[in-house]
This record gives sequence, C-alpha cells and structure tokens, in this order.
Amino acid sequence: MTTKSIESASEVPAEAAGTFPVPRLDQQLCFALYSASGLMTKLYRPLLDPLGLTYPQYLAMLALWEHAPSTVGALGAALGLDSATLTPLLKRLEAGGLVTRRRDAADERRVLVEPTAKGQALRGRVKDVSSGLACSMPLEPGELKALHATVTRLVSRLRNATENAADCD
Amino acid sequence: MTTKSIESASEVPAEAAGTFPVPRLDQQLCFALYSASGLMTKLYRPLLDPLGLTYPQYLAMLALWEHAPSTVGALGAALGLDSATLTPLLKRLEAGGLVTRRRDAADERRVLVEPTAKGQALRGRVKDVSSGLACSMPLEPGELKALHATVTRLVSRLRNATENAADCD
DNA sequence: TCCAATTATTTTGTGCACGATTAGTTAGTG
DNA sequence: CACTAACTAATCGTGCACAAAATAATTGGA
Repeated sequence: MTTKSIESASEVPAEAAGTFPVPRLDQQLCFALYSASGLMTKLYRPLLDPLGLTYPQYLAMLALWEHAPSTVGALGAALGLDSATLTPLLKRLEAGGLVTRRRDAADERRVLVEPTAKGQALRGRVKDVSSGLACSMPLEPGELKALHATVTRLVSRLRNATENAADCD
Repeated sequence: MTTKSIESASEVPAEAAGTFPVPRLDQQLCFALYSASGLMTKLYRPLLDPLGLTYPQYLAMLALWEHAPSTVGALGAALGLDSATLTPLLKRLEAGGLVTRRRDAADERRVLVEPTAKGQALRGRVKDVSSGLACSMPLEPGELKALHATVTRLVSRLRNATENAADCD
C-alpha cells in the first residue's frame, strides 16, 4: 500500500513554508461516497433507459408509488431535493405522461403530484431493475446490510449537521 | 404505517392484483449513498466557499497536489470523471489562477495540468477544511474507518461492473 | 510519402443540483 | 380593513455530469 515518496521527488518545487500534508484523495470518505454514488447511477442507467427514466426521476417515482398524492415540498423532504430541482424534474415526468400536477383546492399554494395510470403501470417493470441490480451488487449480503445501516445512520446525522450549520466553527 | 416491514428475502410471487411490491426508498442502498454524497457536498460548501472552490474543484486540486503535472486523462481516471466534465472545470480553475494548462511538448496530443503558485498556496488553507469537517463527522472513529473500507471496496468492484456492463443479463 | 488507425481533447445537447430571488396565498395583527 | 409575516412554488444563473459527435495530433504501416 505504501506508495509514498514518489510524490515529492522532483516535480513539486517545495514551497518556502514546506508542503503541507494535504489529505489524500483515497483516504477521504467523502470521495468514496461521491464515487460510489456516481457509479451506482451509472449502473442504473442501462436498466432505467428502457423505462424512459433518469435516476433521480426513478427515485421520485419510488417516493410517489409509496405515497401519493404528495406536495412538492413533501417530495423534496423525502428525497432531500430542493423545489428548484424538483419542479423541472416533475415537469419532465408530467411531459412523459407519468404524473399529474395540480393545485391543491384547499390551499392554493400547494401543488399535488400523483402518478397517472401510465405511471402506475411502470411499477411492474421496476422489479426487473431491482433484480437486475441485485445480481450486480458485488458485496456479501451481510456486508451489504451493515453498509446500508451505517450509511443510513450517517445520512440522518448529516441532516442535522447541515441544518444547524454552525456546530463547530 | 406498519405495512409489512419484511423485505421478502426471496422472490416476489404476487403477479396479479394491482400494486406490485416496489422497493422502498429507505431500503435502497443506492439512495442512501446518493443522499450521503449530496449531504457531504453540502457540508463542504461553507468551508470551500471562502477558498473559491466547489466540491469537485476541491477534489481536482487534491489530486493535483498529490501528483502534478498530470494529463486530463489521468486526472479523469483518478477522479472517475469524463474529460467532457473535467475540461470546463479545469478552465474555471485556470480562470481563477489556480492551475495552468499547456500542451505536452513531447506529445502534442496531451494537455498537462499543474497548480500555479497561487494554487499551491491554497494547500495550507485546506487543513482547516479537513479539521473543520472532522469535527462535524457524526460517527465514531472505528465505525468511520470500517465504513470507508467497505465503500472503497464497493467502489473498486463497481468500477469493474460498469466497465464490463454485461455481467448477469 | 501518404493514408488509415489510434489517442486525446473539445464541443454539443440534455439533465441534475443549488443559492438567490420573485410572486402568490394564507394567516395573524392592529 | 389594510398590513405584515410566514410559507409554497416557480424562475434565474451557475456549475456538475455524461453520451455522442467533432476536432486535432501522433503513430504505424503500405
């Protein structure tokens, strides 16, 4: 593992104050998560393409299949997305005939989103996505479960951290 | 709320009658990784803003501090990014005076990227980013280390899976 | 020498994501 | 009855990401 000492050999001309110990890319958890997320999206792409969905659109449909009708705000809270991201995404889903968007009669500020019949029909084809993916998951079941639990815990705590936004400055 | 919290460890029989058992959002590892990655980026933002860096730009600088000069292709391999993504990103770093881009004299096809003095100077201020972040990391050290190891293994295997692209169809 | 294949970068088009801003609705106050 | 405050969604500008096509230089033959 120790591939050190090649780095400082010649190319970097040794700053006056000396080179600071910068965190290495492969030691950063954030980079590992960033890479894993990107690769998962790439893994989903060929499965979602025939369904006419992008990965975030797939997540939105999952949330709507679980609970509908749903307001844009509630959907954003479930997915961790801003309304500025969600609105155009939902408009594309609406353009594809998968969801409907309508003002809530009781509170005209809200917009209710709901799968159409076509959107519901997509539900059956999603099983193939999950099963096709499970077979590509290159971890043992127990390991995978533990990973999911840990990441979920991390997410729930990061949510607090980013909300408070001034924990330790 | 308590709709059957069993994950149905084997296959799904219920072909008929309407609603198919769609995977729940909070049971999806991919969604957990997606959320974690997004939240990490959000957590970094206030720390990187004063440095004039976005999160992907920060990753690129980390890679360049480790090894420079570097070709665009090598950088893309290290970060898992396409050159079509990297080129405009590097141009913005160049516009900010943090890196230089020049053709390789030995092989005019390549473009070499290297931090400027200003880019090197940023190195010292990055320590604050790491330390500021470590304090917000809401996991125990051991747990964090295990998580990093598992995600790293997942990433390396996903890389193969996405390259081969036809493991189990 | 010239031409085809290879390699690397850039461009184009589509979509995701966020911060900041704007507009409209609802509710609470004087 | 305005008038204000809080809330919801939409809009604008910037930046990230990828696939596919276009561009450019190098290399390897015939």
